[in-house]
Amino acid sequence: MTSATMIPITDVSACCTNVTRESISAENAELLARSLKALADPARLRLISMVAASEGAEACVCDLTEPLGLSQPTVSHHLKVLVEAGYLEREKRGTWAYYRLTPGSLDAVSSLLRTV
Amino acid sequence: MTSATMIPITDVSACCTNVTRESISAENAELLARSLKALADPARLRLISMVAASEGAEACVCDLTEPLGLSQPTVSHHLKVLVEAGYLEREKRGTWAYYRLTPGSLDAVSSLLRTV
DNA sequence: GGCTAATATCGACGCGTATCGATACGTCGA
DNA sequence: TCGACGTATCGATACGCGTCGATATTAGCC
Repeated sequence: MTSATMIPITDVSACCTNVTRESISAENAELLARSLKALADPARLRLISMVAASEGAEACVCDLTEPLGLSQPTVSHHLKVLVEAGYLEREKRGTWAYYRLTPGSLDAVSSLLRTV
Repeated sequence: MTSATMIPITDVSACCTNVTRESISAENAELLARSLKALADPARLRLISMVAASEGAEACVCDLTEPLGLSQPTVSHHLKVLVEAGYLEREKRGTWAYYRLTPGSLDAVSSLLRTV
């Protein structure tokens, strides 16, 4: 999955109402599916959850690798997917890379699925 | 994906609060990821959308195959995945199989992602 | 009973991707 | 400048899954 084909969730929600209001187009279905695919992985859900629950609402890779039980390259890969999908923001401070939840990103995809 | 490993979204939401409230367990992450995987496909998102937008909020396979542009076996496969995940309900009337949105299923997964 | 039509299942193929070890890159301290 | 450490990238592997054609199954009809 290249960065060119990955559209942040905020771009998806900018163009369309929720799924059940009217039949969505093939293009919007493709965009929303991409955003959901980025979420639909247990390791990535735990990463989002761990980052959000961290002190200061941010965490570096070194904090996440051991409790997740996956190798450092794998954790870096998942974090990159989440950043490209727009769920996380990355900030490099010195040697460490800190990840933070992008405000509103989860709410954006959530509102696209809500029927009420 | 067997039916034994597929847990309806309502079972997932029964046990846990939303993702950002606290660090979720590996088991719950697995369950939620499974539910999201069922949604994270453009064909299945369009099927849900088309069923919801149909007259009487239900549709049979014959109504869905042509506008979706996929073969009948493929459409049947996607509908089965959505039924096993708890998003759709199936009712057989004569030769036809009618699909309907499971009330509350999309709202359940939506509320698990909401942060506010 | 036998034909037709709607749907489901099966088997196979190809692509995407989760994972890892090895390695490259960047930054800090001595 | 050099070594150590945190992180990202690369290459390889294995598995999951979306798709289709062929076929089985079921229901209605003559």
